[in-house]
Amino acid sequence: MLDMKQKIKIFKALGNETRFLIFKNVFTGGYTCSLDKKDKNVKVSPLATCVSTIAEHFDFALPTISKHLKELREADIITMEKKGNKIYIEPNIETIRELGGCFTTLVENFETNRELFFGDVAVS
Amino acid sequence: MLDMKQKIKIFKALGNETRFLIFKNVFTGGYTCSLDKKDKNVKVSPLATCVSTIAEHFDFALPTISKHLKELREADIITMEKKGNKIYIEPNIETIRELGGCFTTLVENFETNRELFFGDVAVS
DNA sequence: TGCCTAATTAGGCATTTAACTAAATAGATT
DNA sequence: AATCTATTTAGTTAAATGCCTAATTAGGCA
Repeated sequence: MLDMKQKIKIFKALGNETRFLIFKNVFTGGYTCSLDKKDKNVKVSPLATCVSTIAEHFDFALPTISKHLKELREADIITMEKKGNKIYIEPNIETIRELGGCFTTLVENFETNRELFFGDVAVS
Repeated sequence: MLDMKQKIKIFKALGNETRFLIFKNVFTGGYTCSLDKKDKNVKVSPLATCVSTIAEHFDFALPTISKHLKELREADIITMEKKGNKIYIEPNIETIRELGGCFTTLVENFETNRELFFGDVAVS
């Protein structure tokens, strides 16, 4: 279960446009590392991207992207795995699923409490 | 539907411990305005709280809490309705429900895409 | 060994944020 | 009208954030 500190970290991480877009890129950016595509000898991983590939999509310097990725990783919503001198990045589905579940539970509990209090369904 | 700017606003709003706790308080704090409890002539609303009631639970000055509430309202995750000289505050369930749905959809789409790509279920 | 490549760390700078106190606004009450 | 209550606005300050460039680390490869 995600504790409060962890949730706040996730919200903070996603509450910045650049990081939100990086996260989106990791999630939906095709899951390929352009460095691997350039190198015919390397089998392309369809699941992972890497730091400089992500940076290609943004107008910020590489260290800036690197720092943002670190924050997303510390929030545990992406994973970064080093293979050779590259770092392969994937979304952390489990954390996202949990977070979605938290919101769903929150809404359900609210409605249940409301029902218990009023003895009928929620009114607008 | 929540657009990107709106989602980022929500994450930013909840990505601060004080605002997160205020939000929690609005959601689960008993839904009562202590000012109404003190005044025998006023019927207690079991659903709403107000700015100074929330401020009672924190060690920050009232204007600080007021400013945080404004940010939560601008993120559309709480509502603030003026009645007399008080402002009644409630969680905005609809926005929270939508946000939860976004995460759920994100996870589902990811898994569907993965399945389409690999022709079978997700692997770890 | 020496040079690429990929990524992080360090240090600096401008902007934003989060807090405060004091003052202003708006609605109630006397 | 004068005052009290609830809240916001204004202005200040310290700390955090987000960006940059330059330097460093770490892993291949000639």
